[in-house]
Amino acid sequence: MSVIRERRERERAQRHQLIITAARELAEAEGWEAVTTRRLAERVEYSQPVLYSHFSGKDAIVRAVAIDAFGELAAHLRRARSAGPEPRQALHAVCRAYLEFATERPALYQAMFVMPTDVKFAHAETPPPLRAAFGEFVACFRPDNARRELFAEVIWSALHGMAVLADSGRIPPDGQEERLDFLVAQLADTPN
Amino acid sequence: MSVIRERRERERAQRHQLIITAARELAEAEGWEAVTTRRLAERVEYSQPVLYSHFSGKDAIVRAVAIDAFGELAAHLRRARSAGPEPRQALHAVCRAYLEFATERPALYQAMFVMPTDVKFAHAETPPPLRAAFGEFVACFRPDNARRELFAEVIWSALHGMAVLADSGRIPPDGQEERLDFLVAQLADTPN
DNA sequence: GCAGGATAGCTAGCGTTGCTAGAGTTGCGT
DNA sequence: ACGCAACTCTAGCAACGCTAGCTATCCTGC
Repeated sequence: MSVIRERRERERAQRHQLIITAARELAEAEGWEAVTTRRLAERVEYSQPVLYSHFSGKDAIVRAVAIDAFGELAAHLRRARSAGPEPRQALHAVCRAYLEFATERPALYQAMFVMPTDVKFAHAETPPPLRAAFGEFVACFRPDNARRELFAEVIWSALHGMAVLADSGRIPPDGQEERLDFLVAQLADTPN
Repeated sequence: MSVIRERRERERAQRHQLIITAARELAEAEGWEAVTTRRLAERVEYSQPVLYSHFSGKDAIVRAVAIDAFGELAAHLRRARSAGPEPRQALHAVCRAYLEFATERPALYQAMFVMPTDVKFAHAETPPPLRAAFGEFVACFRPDNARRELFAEVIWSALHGMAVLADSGRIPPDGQEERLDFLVAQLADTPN
């Protein structure tokens, strides 16, 4: 009785992940507006209602994709930060890596940072990958800096603004590098 | 023949504006997801298809609301800037006014800056109100500053990031004032 | 003054969306 | 072998943006 149950739960977990990766691939290939429950169901070769036995709705699927992506972003930032040990260079590298992620994976970025979400961000039940990603910004400042979290928030906000305005064509995407240099130059030497 | 035609066109123009203000009011009261073509038609007391005789589609209505709002934002920023004549204070005031606008009129802000748009921003056919709003940021720097446009872009990006991340609950809305102070302190004294 | 034509607005409906109720089938456990 | 429980599918609902096509109205030219 227990062996069979285990196999079933294992298969179910696999299908759960299958749905997430299918949604992700579809979004990355054609954008989130192409991710409909019907197309997604067709892609995983099940009928629509099985999606709802795994997720409460489409929003929950997007959320699952986003949380996966937070882990990747954190890893990407970490790699960039550990490349240059000096704090100034580290900050620059992390910021560049962040913008890279945003432009190279626009669909994932949307799911993480612009689509409506009820994921708690600066909170007790914040998902660990999210914490880790934010922590990479914080880690660019010296631990004795009492306001490093504030700095991280502002830098992150600025990068997010640049990323999303460039993506929607509201600022010219070419100038991104120049803006990045200016931003880091101004924010790197902190008054504390 | 001509008088009647003029009256008709006048009435038509009034209805055109009526649709825009109705869409705006509905969005500000209940959010853009509540602005459906049916509800909007009901509100202006016409049937759905008349909307499409004024606008090519729902997107065009949102765009019209946004362009109206750009004028108001520009005026709001201008008022703030002319309050304190010194460049440092002016920048601070303009930035604070921008965030004010974003938090007090979230629906308008969404239409202007986050909903997909094909309005040209830094372009020849950029709508004048939009130019004016951006110009308020530029005007906070001395005219002989060759990179003032770059500065304005970065500041605007940072403010936009703060506004939108706070609105979606991704950073705590309380710390907005503190972040603003830090941002302006770091960006105000430019290296040129 | 009156027919003819353009125009304006409505009803009705199409295709698509997210989501769900209920039937039907499969397969395990006793 | 049988009954129950879990699972999956078909079919359909309400709401969405948008449009075709009929009807009525009103201006225009004779």
